[in-house]
Amino acid sequence: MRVSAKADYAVRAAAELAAADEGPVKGEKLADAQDIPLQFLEHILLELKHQGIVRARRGAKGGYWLARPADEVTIAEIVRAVEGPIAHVQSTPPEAIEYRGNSEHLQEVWIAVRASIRNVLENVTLADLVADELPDVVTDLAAVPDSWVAR
Amino acid sequence: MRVSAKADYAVRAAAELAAADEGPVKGEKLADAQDIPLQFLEHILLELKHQGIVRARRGAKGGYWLARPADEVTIAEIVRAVEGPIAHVQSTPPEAIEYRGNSEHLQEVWIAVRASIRNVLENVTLADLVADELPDVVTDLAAVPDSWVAR
DNA sequence: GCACTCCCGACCAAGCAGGTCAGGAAAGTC
DNA sequence: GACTTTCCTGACCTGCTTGGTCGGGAGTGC
Repeated sequence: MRVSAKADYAVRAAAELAAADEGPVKGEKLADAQDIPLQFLEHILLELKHQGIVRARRGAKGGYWLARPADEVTIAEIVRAVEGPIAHVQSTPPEAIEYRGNSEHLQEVWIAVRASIRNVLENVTLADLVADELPDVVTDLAAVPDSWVAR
Repeated sequence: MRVSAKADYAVRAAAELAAADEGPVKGEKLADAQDIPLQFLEHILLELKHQGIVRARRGAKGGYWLARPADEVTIAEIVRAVEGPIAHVQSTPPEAIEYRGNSEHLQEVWIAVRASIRNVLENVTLADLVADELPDVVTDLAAVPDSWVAR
């Protein structure tokens, strides 16, 4: 139940792309802006490219840009692109597991966990993120002081 | 963003303990009931014991039992006992990360993710689980058909 | 004393995390 | 055509995690 550095980096780099006005942005600029190791970031951007989230051009004046408008790219997509499916249990999707005996209803719990994560990540777009116009589901949760305490 | 086999096993074993009427339950019985490799399960139960969630006695008539009533043990506790803190980012708690530039508000998103997971896992007790009396937050989410589709 | 059951450290194979390195291949500039 | 720039890609690396297994030790009950 953790978020990898890769996923965090991927979203941060994508946010920079979403905020870029015109034309391709160099990998180095993204790395500098978000303090990410350049060569590691290049691998991440390559994955995002393979998943059709960003596009790239080489050479002078080359760089990366979003394949779609920033308000059509959700955080969930980016996380999936680099981390794979969200909230799998034992590397299989929760709806595919058979629980028996007294743990029969554990399946519904894992399903609910996945759904609640999706409720957040699928409703935040890169445009929301850079404009600081996060959806209510996020601001409501973040407004509760208890959400900020470690446990 | 995945649930480990260990966490899944731990909750399933704990559910069996919650359902056991009286006296200690042998590790072997738990392993059989939930189809968990016995020796692996023993390590998991040991961790649960160290975290004060279960108790154990050795020898004939020995076994494991819950340290507290089943309605006072949440799934969140069990997951934390074997997996550590929920929804850390880059191995640090989201409230401790400093985001700059265009990813400034990513922190609130990760905080919201953590809060929404907690909303589920901290509100389901072992008693709820074995009695099939899951709280509304779970049943509401599990009632949406879309929650069950892979993505 | 003996069977039973938990306790616990050592080990293991595979994979992932979080990178680094070295070179190749397109694109633009002169 | 040469040269620079920038992305593309595979190989490699260290250390840790996952999901276990093995073997023996130590309480407990009869």
